[in-house]
Amino acid sequence: MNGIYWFRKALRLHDNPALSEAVEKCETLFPLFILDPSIRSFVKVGANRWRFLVQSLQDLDRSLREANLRLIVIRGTPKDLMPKLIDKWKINLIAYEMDTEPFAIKRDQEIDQIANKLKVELIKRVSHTLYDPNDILRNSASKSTPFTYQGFLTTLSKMGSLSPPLPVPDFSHLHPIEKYLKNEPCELPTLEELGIKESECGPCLFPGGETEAIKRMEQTLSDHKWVVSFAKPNTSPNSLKPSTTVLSPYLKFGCLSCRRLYFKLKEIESKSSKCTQPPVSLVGQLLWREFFYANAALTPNFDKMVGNPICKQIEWDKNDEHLKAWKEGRTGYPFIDAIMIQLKTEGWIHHLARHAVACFLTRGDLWISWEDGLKVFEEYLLDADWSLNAGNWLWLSASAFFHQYFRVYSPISFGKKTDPNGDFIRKYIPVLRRFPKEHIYEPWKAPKFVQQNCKCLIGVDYPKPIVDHETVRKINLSKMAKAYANNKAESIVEETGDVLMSPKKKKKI
DNA sequence: ACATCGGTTGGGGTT
DNA sequence: AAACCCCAACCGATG
Repeated sequence: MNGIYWFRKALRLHDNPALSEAVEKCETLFPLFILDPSIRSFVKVGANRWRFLVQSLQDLDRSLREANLRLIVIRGTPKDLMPKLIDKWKINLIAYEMDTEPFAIKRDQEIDQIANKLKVELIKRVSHTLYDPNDILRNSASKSTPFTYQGFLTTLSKMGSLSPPLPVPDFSHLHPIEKYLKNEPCELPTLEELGIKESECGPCLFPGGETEAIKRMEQTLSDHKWVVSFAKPNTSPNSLKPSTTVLSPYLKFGCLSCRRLYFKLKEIESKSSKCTQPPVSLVGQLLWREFFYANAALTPNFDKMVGNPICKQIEWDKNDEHLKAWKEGRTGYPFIDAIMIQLKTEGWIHHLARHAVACFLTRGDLWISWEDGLKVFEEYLLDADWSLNAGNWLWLSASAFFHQYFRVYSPISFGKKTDPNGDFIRKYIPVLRRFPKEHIYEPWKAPKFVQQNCKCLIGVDYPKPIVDHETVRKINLSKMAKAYANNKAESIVEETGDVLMSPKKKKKI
């Protein structure tokens, strides 16, 4: 049998069920990656993430070559290419990992149709997440995906245990494929080909690839005490070295199997008499990922406000200047700006740092739509994962999942708890580095002579705050209360089909 | 006696 | 000081 394993995510050989099954069934296997130019119309990918992808493909190719295979990278759209490749390589099997993102579902449906028409067997397996979202739906008591983490855990507890991760398959029986690849341009992409200049990329702190992923996992989890006492809320959003694992980019591209990580964590936990628990533990972090994936897969228009049934409808402002200032780290709030500069240059920021800047952009300060923030994260984050990105923006903007909108992060005091000296700010905004710690979070309040001594005049060398936090916070809280009231009224009209309400419901409003 | 329902209540929610 | 919503647990009414 001649098969294609189609790499999209799951850029790995370990614990890749669809790949393993294809290897077992085939005599000849073509490891394929399709570089689809139309991807740019779905998602904006910044230089750092392109680099991560290129590195991941290089690593995959290296590993495949050790097994006398190679990665075949072909340019074009899947639906145009597949029929030609099926014919050229005499393919009778296509295997790939299931993907729940809307654009991927559409893409894969087209391939499935082609395969069915040409009598090509399909192998499709869930391995980007621990659970199949549809299984979660089936096991949920409420007939919908659980909207709370605790409810989600309850559903999982009814679902039986996971099977352990698979090893790298044995490729030794496969025939060589080089002879099929004559006159076929199928080399790995370079940054130049993708239109990226090396100078656009920041320092490469997190190189892509399966090898690097496993190495990072082993290193990060080698301190078992740290693993079993991990509590997310106690980690620091503004430490100079990441206070969490930074495995997220590897999970996003599937360089690391979430199941392999899960079992590794469980193994470490089993050796300890007491360990932290979900939601704050490391296993808990993986389950947050599952939580958002399930909700994203089962909610229409999950990455939008309009047409999204779980999303509060809120009249956000359009303000391109403020949005640009936020994106470029020029809000005048050093804590916010430092985080945004770290995001742009390095491609990773701590989860709580994401909270702070997301709250600032939306309900906290700027009152700009979370959809605009989502796009910026999508561009800059190495770990930008459609479901998780949208889920977290819904959460932070208090549009879904989270509703205590009166809890607003202070762009001044939040960072002080874990970095009273402001070293994080000094690192990412060098122009502020001379300010004493008393002024570094609010440099505009420093007397003129202090600013002069620090060689940084606020309003000249570093911007004044674009909004006054205390003022806009109060205004936004009342806007939020109004928006919530409107949404409640809307939902009652929907339920009853009438504007007349029962007295009891009326009283509640 | 039992199951099912509609509605209320209170505890809790990754800072 | 409380604000928000979700949901499990509880309650009484009903068949």
